[in-house]
Amino acid sequence: MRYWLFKTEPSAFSFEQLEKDRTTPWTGVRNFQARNNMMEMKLGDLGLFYHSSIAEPAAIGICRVVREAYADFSQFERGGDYFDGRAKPDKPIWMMVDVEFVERFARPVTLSQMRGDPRLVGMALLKRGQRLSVQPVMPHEWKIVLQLAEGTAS
DNA sequence: GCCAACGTTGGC
DNA sequence: GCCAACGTTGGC
Repeated sequence: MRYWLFKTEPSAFSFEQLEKDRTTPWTGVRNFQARNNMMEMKLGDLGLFYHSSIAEPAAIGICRVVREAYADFSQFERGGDYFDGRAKPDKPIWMMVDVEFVERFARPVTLSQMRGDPRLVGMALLKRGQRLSVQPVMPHEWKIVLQLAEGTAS
């Protein structure tokens, strides 16, 4: 079982919305590396849910992969924001997974908090210029972030 | 198949 | 709102 990070601007899709909806298709990813990450996901994999482009960017909870990669419907929506004319129903370009709400952190783990933790040096999210909206999280990083969320870390 | 131009992301 | 980083596009 592997760990991931799902990045989203809360103005576009928020963790609050996921909590309400319980599950959602992770539509709209238009980056090959992020897509490839989703294609590696297995049922039951867990993800950090991360809010970006806000005053205090932070991981605020956990979600779980409940459907493995399949064609992102939005690439076929002519006139939609994510339409891609190169894609055909039998030859999709963009893929997505479904994720479900698991839990909200007692305390969000902020970007600056993660940056300030020497054990998280090397985490993809903290790498210079890292903009991937879907990225892998190493097991030890996962554990540390969860500790920070519980407030039990040193 | 190189690479300059361009667009987007996202922290600050 | 700025701008660095970096993926993508398209001319050659």
